[in-house]
Amino acid sequence: MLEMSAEGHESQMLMARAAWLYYVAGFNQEAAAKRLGITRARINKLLADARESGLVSIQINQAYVGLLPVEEELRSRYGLDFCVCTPELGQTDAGDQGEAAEEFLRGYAFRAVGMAAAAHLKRHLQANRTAVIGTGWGRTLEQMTLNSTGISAPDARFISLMGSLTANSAYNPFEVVHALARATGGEGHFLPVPFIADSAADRQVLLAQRSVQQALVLAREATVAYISIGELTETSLLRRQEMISADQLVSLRAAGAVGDTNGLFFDAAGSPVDHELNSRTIALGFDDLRQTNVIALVAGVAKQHAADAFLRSGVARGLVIDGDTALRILGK
Amino acid sequence: MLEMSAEGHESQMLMARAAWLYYVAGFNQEAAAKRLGITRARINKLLADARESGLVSIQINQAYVGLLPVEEELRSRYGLDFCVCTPELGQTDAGDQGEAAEEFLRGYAFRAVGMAAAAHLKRHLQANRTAVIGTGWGRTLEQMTLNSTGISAPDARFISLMGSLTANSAYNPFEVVHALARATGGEGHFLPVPFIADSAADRQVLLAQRSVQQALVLAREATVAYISIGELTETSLLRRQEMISADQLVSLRAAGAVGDTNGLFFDAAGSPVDHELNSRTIALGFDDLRQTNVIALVAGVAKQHAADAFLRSGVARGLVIDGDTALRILGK
DNA sequence: GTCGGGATCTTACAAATGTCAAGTTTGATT
DNA sequence: AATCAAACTTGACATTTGTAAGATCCCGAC
Repeated sequence: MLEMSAEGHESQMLMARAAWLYYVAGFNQEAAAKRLGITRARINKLLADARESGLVSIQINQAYVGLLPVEEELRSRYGLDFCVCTPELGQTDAGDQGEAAEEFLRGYAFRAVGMAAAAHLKRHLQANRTAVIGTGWGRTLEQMTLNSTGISAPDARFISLMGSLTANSAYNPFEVVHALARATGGEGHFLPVPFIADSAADRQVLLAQRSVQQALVLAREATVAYISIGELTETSLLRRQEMISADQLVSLRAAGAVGDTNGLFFDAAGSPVDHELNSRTIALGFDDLRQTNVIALVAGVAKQHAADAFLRSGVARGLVIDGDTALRILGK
Repeated sequence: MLEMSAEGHESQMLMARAAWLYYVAGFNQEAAAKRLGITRARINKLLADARESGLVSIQINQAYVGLLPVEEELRSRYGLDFCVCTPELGQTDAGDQGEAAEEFLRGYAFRAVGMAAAAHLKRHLQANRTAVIGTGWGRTLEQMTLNSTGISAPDARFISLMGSLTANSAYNPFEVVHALARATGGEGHFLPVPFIADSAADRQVLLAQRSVQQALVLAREATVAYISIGELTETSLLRRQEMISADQLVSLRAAGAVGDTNGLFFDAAGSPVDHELNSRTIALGFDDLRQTNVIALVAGVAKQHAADAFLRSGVARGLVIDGDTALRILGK
């Protein structure tokens, strides 16, 4: 049930050996296959899996590939300490307007922002051996974990700022913290409760648990917190995961909500909306976040309005965003 | 004259952008070419250059791919603190006995050992922020520098343990130290004198220089030293670089020499031979090295006997070696 | 101005890689 | 022992990548 990562050292080892032969020794896939006594097709898949799972990571050592002027404009507009902006792609090709291009851009954005966030995390950990890292959830955070391999930080602690999903996806807060802790050698801590309680009363009960209180104390001590912004549409991750129903989405929008972060819904001015869901979410609230060094991660043009709204709240001190969304926010 | 690295930010930037589009954004070379307005052939070359120059580095995050039993045997045989052994390739393919296979293995060995050494360096720097790293020269060290990108160590110092070549190759001690310093953000220091002085008397004059003395003081403080072993044949790097003449090679062998490290020639027992060249070499001597945490780097089966001899000297405390050479040393 | 020389482009082709459908093995389940 | 599903192999194919040869272009040296 714990998926891929736990499924066995066997294939881990094979992936590593294949990757070694291919990337280090310079074998081609056919030679590597012969060497390991398996088929080329399998080598091919192993290599793909190895990259996907972050076992082999490719890093570009370059001071700058981002969009300096755009970063500066966003920084000053929202009063941020810093802003990192990945390169923009614009339309990928003349022909394809639709689905495919959208989907492609989306995937690119997660990876790009995740990678940039991982670089930021790396710097933070190097400057601060005993850092306490707060994290959110989502595909951007997942990508961040995949690009955090090779960072060593045995004295760091990672703490989820929110409860867990029920489904065990790779972008579950639990998995995010776990992956980061494993990658860096640090400690992982969780909020051992659901993301959204069944009622406000239940929330109180859950919050009162001693283990939850302990986790929240640690969460408030975070030296940096990486949280991602969610949009509020039928195609958003919250909906796909069925964390909220279609009806709830409608009522949230009616209450003025335009997006969420860690399950807290906010309006166009970045203020939490008055909606019963907000009284059931278990996560560090805006007031706590304001005391924290919050880095907002924004990936994908669908989040344009939600990101703009959240940034207006003044909660974020830093921003990592993909170029395309950044340009749209600035109306360019 | 200063080659590639200095030739311009122009192509650096282009390489980085191409690498970004290809590796991060997931464009294929054709799409990336269109995006940057250049031909696919150029993208292809840019990407190859980017990998070659270490601008993009590929890392495999795996605890172990080496040869545990072989490492243990080498470790105990030579009384080492540790031994790392890269995977062996054996004969690459049934058909090709000759040149091509040899050459291939050779290139593989440099890369593999360089990469493993870089990993060791990384660990050392993480455990020891103010480390002083002594280095030798050669193709293995060059590969080590290429795989050291992305390590941050602003308080570390790198010091060459020997004088410079006259030609400015990428494996010149000067270049090795420079590359490491640049990659990690640390300080680079050199012995600003030739590798081999024209006479023993000249050597004394050069050694007496204040700047040389200062450098040697630092070199003796090294917390770890990475030096590579050279074989003593017509095809060795020393000969190819014309650091020694064919006649000198013959007389060295006559004096019992089987290899060198940093230009110091030793016999089958690992003791420095009595030869005039050894009185002209400017490098940290065996006595100083014995006070230092010396890691020997051995890449390539040609170095089998030289490596065995050097290890007998007891100067080395650690060993990084490619699997094929390791197996031959053990007679397997 | 003009004469190299090097880098880039164009074009074409060879090699390597990614992918798929269909058959086979393997091992767990019943 | 029979059955099933997952993982793997086989063989074939489409796409992508690597590379070479000649044509051009650009730039500095003379």
